[in-house]
Amino acid sequence: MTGSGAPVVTIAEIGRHEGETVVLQGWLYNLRESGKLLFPIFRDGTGTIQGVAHKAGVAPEVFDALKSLTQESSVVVTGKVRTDKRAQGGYELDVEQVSVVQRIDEAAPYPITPKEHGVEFLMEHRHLWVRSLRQAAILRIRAEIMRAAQEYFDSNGFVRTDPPILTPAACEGTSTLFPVDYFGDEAFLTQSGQLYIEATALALGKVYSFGPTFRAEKSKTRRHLTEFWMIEPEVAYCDLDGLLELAENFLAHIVQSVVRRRAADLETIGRDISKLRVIEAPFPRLSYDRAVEMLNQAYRDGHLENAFEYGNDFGSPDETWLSSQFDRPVMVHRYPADVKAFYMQPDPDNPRYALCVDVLAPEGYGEIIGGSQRVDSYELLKSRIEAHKLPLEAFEWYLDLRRYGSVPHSGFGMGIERVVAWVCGLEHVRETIPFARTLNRIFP
RNA sequence: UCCUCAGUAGCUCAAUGGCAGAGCAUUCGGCUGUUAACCGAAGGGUUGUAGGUUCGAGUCCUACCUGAGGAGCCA
Repeated sequence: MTGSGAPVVTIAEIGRHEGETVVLQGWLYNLRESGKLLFPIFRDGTGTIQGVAHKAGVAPEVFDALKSLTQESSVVVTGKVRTDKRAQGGYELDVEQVSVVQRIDEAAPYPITPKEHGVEFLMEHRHLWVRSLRQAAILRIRAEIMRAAQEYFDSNGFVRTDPPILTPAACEGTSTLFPVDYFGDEAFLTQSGQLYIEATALALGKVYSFGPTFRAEKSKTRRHLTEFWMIEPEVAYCDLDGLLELAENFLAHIVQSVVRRRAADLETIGRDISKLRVIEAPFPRLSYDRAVEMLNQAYRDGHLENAFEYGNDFGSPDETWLSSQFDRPVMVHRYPADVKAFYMQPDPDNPRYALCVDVLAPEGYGEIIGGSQRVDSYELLKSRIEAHKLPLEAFEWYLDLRRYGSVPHSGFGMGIERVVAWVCGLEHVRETIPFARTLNRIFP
């Protein structure tokens, strides 16, 4: 793309080329001018750098080309790297040559200006919004979270086994699935791979799945997407205690990887890194009963509007308040079995409780992980399926896992977008995924 | 599904029931260190849609559409 012989470099690594003439391939982020002095800011996907061009210091055609550049026009720039205290990244580029790849016509300027915009406008232009520094930083952090999550499992003896996305029936219920036509039969988009990876866990020992999941719930909140990514480990011969240890070590590894490898992006989005540095195992553990006591006390103290009724699952305000009481994720375990899924193992000490855990992120971010030890008894699982009025035929293969070499096993699911929202300190999960699918949006 | 709020220039927002406005963006002019640069000028409107009340509606009423926040449900 150059022909000049100067090396093509990225802005992220431009500090290694101080004093050299280099080539950048990117876009014009903004242009300021002051008389015969131009300050074009370039971005290339790895960062931004301010260019400088004096009218007297560059060829007239270079000056004119720069001066007429419009926002987001694509350009290949040749210039000399120089440290400058006045520049934001610490470096500036003295522009020598510029090759305009595509100049955006001012009659139809780039829609997203450096000024503020509303949510609807930005989501309608999400395909362009991702170019903004903040959104790009979030997407890099998301990628690091996904990478670190896989790294943790891959380096701890887990085998990735991906469950199907098209499924023949509901995993847990019937109300929240997207139906699709499967050659004349009704099929559904998966809402969890759990049942399938229970099968692969009994084949391979420690497994995980990672992929998109779908919920047709008409949820309109900052925590919900209809399509989101979930990573789910499942471990044979693992009980609830083992699962809790796995969850806290896993989460701590992810957060510390982001702190270590994406510090610049965290700074770009203004995240308080000190809140992330403390995320180390062990995490506080809280029984459902103890959590209820805390909620009741919070209600008496006026921190919650509604009294909590023992035996219910926690509502959003309850989770928000509980999680805000801790500086690291809190693991709430042993909920009443009645409010939890049919496949959860009852607590041998008190069968009214399920051996399950919800991990609530701090700072009010709510549930990011839900998991449990699974029922391993054939008879109990069968009676549970019947009690929940689920079609037994559809679960015969699942019951086979308890007919043939059943063992205690446990697993959890972690919603990637909620973790990204928490790690980045975002108001809404729609910014945590390149193209969010929400109740009212399936565009672009 | 329910509750609350919003919809005015490309964008972000003003406008007591009485002439439709500003900033940014765009165009033109000025400025040799700007930091969402600044200064001056110009162009830019079916006030979400359909009815209604009124001498007069962006403003009040009804319905609908679209979006946002929350509840429920969940990761």
